[in-house]
Amino acid sequence: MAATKDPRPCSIADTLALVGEKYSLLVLREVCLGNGRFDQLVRNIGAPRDVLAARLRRLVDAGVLTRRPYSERPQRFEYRPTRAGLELEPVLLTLMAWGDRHLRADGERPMVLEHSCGRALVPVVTCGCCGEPVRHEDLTARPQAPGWTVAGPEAA
Amino acid sequence: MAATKDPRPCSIADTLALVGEKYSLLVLREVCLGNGRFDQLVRNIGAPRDVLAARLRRLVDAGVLTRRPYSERPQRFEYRPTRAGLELEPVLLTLMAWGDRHLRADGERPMVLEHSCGRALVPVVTCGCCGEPVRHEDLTARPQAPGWTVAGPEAA
DNA sequence: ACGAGTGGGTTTGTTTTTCCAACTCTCCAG
DNA sequence: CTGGAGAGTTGGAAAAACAAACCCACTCGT
Repeated sequence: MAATKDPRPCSIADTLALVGEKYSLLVLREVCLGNGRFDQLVRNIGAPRDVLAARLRRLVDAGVLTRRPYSERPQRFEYRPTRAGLELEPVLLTLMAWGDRHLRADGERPMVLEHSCGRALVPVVTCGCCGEPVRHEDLTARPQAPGWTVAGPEAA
Repeated sequence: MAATKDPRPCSIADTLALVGEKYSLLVLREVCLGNGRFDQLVRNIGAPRDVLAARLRRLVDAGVLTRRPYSERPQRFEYRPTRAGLELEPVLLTLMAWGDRHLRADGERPMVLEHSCGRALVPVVTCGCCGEPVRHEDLTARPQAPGWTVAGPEAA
């Protein structure tokens, strides 16, 4: 009886519903860099102030950011990532790596992340279990939701 | 002389400008699963047909997808990821992992990816150089663009 | 004491997008 | 020759995004 017109249940979709709106991940980039003040965010991201205010509210509500005063009198606030927010950093790293690889054949990267090992970070997604780099052809999708196959909703 | 009101130059922003619009990454999810037909995409993603058509055009133009006939007479097309498109899979994996962890305390995941090693995939982002898992505190940002520091545009 | 400046937003009015349903066009099958 | 698929396109209403101006509390220079 499940409405057959619902889209595929999926954590990618659910995550994007929270942080996939325009600017949200850029906000996360800035707060991860330590730039949590409103005017800094406006300048560094280039978002309209009202849209940014809406995003910040949403991200705070979602538990990805916190809003804390860094000065009483005058009251001034700063946004910082929560634990959950920091755990979105892998998403930022993989996005950045893709852009560096595919959008800049010239190799002129706007930012380099230096890892504690001393080299420029090249993020590699590996299997937490066997440690091997994950390749597309090594993955098999197993839908768990009733009524769904890889291809789509089960034929009636 | 660079206009001081431009946002931070950044590969995350550039990548999101290509694939960050609503539904784009879900399209990529479906084509990576092998579901490349228009009506399948509409059903599995839940996107309006016109918006989906616009996204597909953009992704094909960007070189992330290809549109190829899978039948002449009647002409029918299918979208598939290019090499570049497949290389966005790490973004999907990290998004999915975050959603599974933070949006479902109940542990009921809508989909499990089985790795060739035989276990359910838990993606871990590691340093391609030293192989260690990447933690936030192990990273140092080094902006390369002239006029930009981590905090923002250089004070005049 | 006064005016200017800063930080963190909100308001207002206009442009873009999104959304949804309906429609088109080509072919195939009964 | 009627009835579907499949792959979109079209038209109009509703929702977001955008830009600029505005607001408020406070501080600083004079």
